[in-house]
Amino acid sequence: MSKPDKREEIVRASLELIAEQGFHGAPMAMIADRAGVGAGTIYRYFENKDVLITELYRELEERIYPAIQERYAAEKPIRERFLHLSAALLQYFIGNPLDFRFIEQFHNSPYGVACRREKLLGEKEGCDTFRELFEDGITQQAMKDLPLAILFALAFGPILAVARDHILGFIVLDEAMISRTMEACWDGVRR
Amino acid sequence: MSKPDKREEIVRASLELIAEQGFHGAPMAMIADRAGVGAGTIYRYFENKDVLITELYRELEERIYPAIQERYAAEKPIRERFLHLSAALLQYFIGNPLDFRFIEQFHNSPYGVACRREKLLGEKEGCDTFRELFEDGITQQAMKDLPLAILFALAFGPILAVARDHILGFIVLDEAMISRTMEACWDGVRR
DNA sequence: TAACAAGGAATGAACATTCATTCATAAACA
DNA sequence: TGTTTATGAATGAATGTTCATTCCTTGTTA
Repeated sequence: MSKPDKREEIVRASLELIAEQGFHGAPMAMIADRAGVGAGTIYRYFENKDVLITELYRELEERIYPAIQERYAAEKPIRERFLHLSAALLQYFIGNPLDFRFIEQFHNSPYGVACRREKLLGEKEGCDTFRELFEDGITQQAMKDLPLAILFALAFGPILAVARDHILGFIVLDEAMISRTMEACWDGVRR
Repeated sequence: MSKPDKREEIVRASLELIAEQGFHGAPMAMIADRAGVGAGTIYRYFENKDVLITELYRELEERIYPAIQERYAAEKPIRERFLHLSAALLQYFIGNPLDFRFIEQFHNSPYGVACRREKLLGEKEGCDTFRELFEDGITQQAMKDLPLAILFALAFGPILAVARDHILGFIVLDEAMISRTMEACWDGVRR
């Protein structure tokens, strides 16, 4: 196994274990086992468990941003842009349940809160496509004139909730249902 | 301190610590300390930590159900009932941030997933007021004809998201903003 | 004083992290 | 080219820490 291969294996194993079992069902020894490396090897690539987890989150973000922006046209009407982005995000989560489960865990942990705080304080770059969309939406009077954080909540709240229910097997979302659900979200944010 | 007093203190201390620090920032010894009892005493009242946590969740549910049903009139129009219930829930969370933080932690843990599964499979009683409201809403064609789980997501997703943001200090929700936010949720579920 | 409740030190399991050692590969040399 | 030496990545047993739980001692109550 080549050098970058090992790092990749460690990241993959961490994602799997944490997504499936939570942070506490993923001891370093188990991660090492599943990655097919020695326990100490992880520490050649990551200073400690916190760094490993934070890094994993960073990598997931970088996979998601391009995925949802594919075929996105910033010059289309607000409604169309909203439906495109939000459906793409939901599709991504459904197609990558491990990513989703990990991100959820992360957001609900002290890591995630700190991370969110940094983003809101503007100390950190995020995915600005949604922010731009909402700002445009308000300016063009296509969306309700509510604080950005509330528009985010109206849009992402339901997306995360249905993604979770689908992945846990509580509901089945086909293409049509996703579309109807995102239309309903649009009704929530639109003026 | 009388017998039931001690139990209460243990529950209160657990709620505080878990809400503030998460499950892993709340070791039994620390709970005992904050409750002003010996570590062993906890085990006189709760078989183990899992039982303590599950019991705490049960007690919170029992506090919340009556709180949101106060002054609720099942004979009013769907829209009014929806706005009443959802605003009451959000108000409760904002007024009881520890309860909210604990419940969030709980839902995002293996406990919570198991609990949710039981409820959906109907093996467990929950708060049926929302369910009835949504069923009425669909029947009366006041709400979109979507699966119940999706209506739940459209309503609760944003509520939980804004409650979290408020409690973490990312936004400030006054009475008027709560009302506007719940109106937006209603736009999401209404036909 | 008998029976029960409370306390908290002791226990052992689980865990993250370290570090002395191994081993494959690459550089140096003859 | 064949042999020796150096390098540093990889390993996993050992370490120290944290924690839930137990259990013996002490206090309280009836």
